[in-house]
Amino acid sequence: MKTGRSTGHVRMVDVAQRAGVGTITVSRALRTPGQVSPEMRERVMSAMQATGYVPNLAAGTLKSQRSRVIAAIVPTLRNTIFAETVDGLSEGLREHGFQLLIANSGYCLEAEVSILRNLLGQQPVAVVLTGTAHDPSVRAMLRARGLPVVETWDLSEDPIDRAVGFSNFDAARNMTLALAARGYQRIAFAGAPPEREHRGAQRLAGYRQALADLGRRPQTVTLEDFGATFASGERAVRQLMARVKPPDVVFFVNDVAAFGAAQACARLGITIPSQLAIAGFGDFELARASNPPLTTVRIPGEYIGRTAARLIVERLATGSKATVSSDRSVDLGFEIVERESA
Amino acid sequence: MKTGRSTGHVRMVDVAQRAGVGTITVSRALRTPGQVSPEMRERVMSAMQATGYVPNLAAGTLKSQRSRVIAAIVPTLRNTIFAETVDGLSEGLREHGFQLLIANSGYCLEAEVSILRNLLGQQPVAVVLTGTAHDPSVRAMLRARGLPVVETWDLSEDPIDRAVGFSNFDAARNMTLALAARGYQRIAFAGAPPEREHRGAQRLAGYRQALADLGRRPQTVTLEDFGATFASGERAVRQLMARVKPPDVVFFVNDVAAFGAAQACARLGITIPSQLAIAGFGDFELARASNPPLTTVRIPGEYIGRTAARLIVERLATGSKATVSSDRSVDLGFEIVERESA
DNA sequence: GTGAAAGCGCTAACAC
DNA sequence: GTGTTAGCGCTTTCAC
Repeated sequence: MKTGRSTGHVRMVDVAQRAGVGTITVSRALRTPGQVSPEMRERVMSAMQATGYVPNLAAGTLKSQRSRVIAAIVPTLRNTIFAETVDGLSEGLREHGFQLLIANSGYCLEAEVSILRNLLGQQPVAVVLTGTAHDPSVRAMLRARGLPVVETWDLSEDPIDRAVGFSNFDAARNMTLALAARGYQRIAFAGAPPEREHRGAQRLAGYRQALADLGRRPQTVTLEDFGATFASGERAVRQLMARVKPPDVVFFVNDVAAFGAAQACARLGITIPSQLAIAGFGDFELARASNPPLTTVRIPGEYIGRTAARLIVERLATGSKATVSSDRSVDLGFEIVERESA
Repeated sequence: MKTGRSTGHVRMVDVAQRAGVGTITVSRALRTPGQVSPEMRERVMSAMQATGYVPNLAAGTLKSQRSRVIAAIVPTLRNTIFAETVDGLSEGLREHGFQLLIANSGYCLEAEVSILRNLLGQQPVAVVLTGTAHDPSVRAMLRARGLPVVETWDLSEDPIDRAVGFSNFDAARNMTLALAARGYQRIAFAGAPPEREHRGAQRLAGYRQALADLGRRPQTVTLEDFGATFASGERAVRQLMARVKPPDVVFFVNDVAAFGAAQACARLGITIPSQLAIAGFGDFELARASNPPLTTVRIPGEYIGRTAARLIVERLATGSKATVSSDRSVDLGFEIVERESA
């Protein structure tokens, strides 16, 4: 079926010749079918079918200076934390014919810079980032381009363009206060060191603030390589329970670790919540499946992705610039979910 | 810093002028630095720095007919099943300067066709698919292009190009025989209907074969909307235990459902493995975290991704065509992991 | 509603 | 080791 001479591929000219029309008609039949008469469209379509034509988007992007690609950077694809958000984003964009270009930064802000530069080379029409903490050059590059940008999973006083998320600080503070209200005396927090992970750091700060409000002393475990893994939760539990005055509840920076901690407790013969209560963060499916089900903070992960998609699609459709400050950071909120684990 | 006239972006010419060289020198400084003298390279680099130049990959791709993009289609990003594979792939490719373009098909073979067409438009230099069951047009499109293609998570007698995975049939058959060897009499299988999911169907077939070898009657639950979710596992357990002759062990088509089943058993007061034993498939972190830990089939998820990356990088480096048939399908094997749940 | 010509920004091919 | 020229395949612009 190949008729192309130069590169061996079917080109738009080949389809046009076969249909007996100009290339522009083929182009329009694909992109703006309304501008082409039904019979023409029919001829073009069958010519495309017969030749197995696949448009070269690189050429279209080059000429029009507008791709259908949206670039997204997430810290990791390894666990489910950002999966819902990516999924919501992917769905919301696909519905409008956009293709997601995903890269993972491994929670490394320096890596994010070079990854972004690489992604920008693909001429995306918008960029989605995770979090609001970025290297200064990220902001500079994106602002210079004037692309729609959505930062997710956090709020910001001064987003690069738009932000969609919730207050990690408030969420952690509220959970801590809720635990205190439930009567827990020694409330511990487990996570990574604050410099390692920005959102985790904000949660830690929220926890500290709550304890300060209550006039209590914080009690934290920060493991250098703490991550969203079951093993992290188990190690944290072991450390805490070995202390002279172990806590009566541990607030984990994420559900995965909290779940790992709960399973470890079951194995160690520690009863939840009577001997040690556990709270998590995220309200992943794991939280409900845990025995006992985990008290946690519900985050609208998929909704964040869907909203990011909506903001982008709107911006691209209207071509509108950033709106007033109050609208630039969209707070989707959170919810304290009290279950049996705490 | 913008000096571009036509589109408002910094172009290679702008960098070249600033550095006082020709555009080709800038191009070479970026792509083949060895061909440019150190002093020239230095001047070019600082000009790029000063202007904030980001190469337009669409132009390069168009001219050279070779991008640095590799397209991958996975069924879902929602759970961790394919996360390790994607991660291994992503790592293995990034090391060689390739960018992964990921799309999800939602386990739908028809959707895969249009998604692939879309992805091919981005001019990827290779394609990674999940599974070996595809719409005929997928094979046709990819063969016509002559791109390196790797099908993952399964083996194939006749892959489109290369396949990297393991025998889902053998894995399920071996696990079933292992359960029989452990003394279980009524071995049930839980999954989706065979027409819904190809790899699951092969596992079901392997299970059936094993029971046929043993001269026993199979006992299956196939839920229409069975998926890699905790809820699917719970529903399967409820259905099975309501039967007149409930099984003494259930082999789940994946660890996520098996785990959900185990948690449901704990809630329902069903003791594992004495009242009901449970086996899974995948050996995800969940399997180890479960109480009791799950007997399962270990799949080298990340290694599949790494191997796929290696095959692609090699193919692209050497430009070699498909090798002899025996090498086209790489069997990474599996391992029956016997833990306390069965 | 349809077509012809021009050119997006880069790199391959060929000079020097 | 560096520059010049041409053109990748599409879409924009302007005619009709």
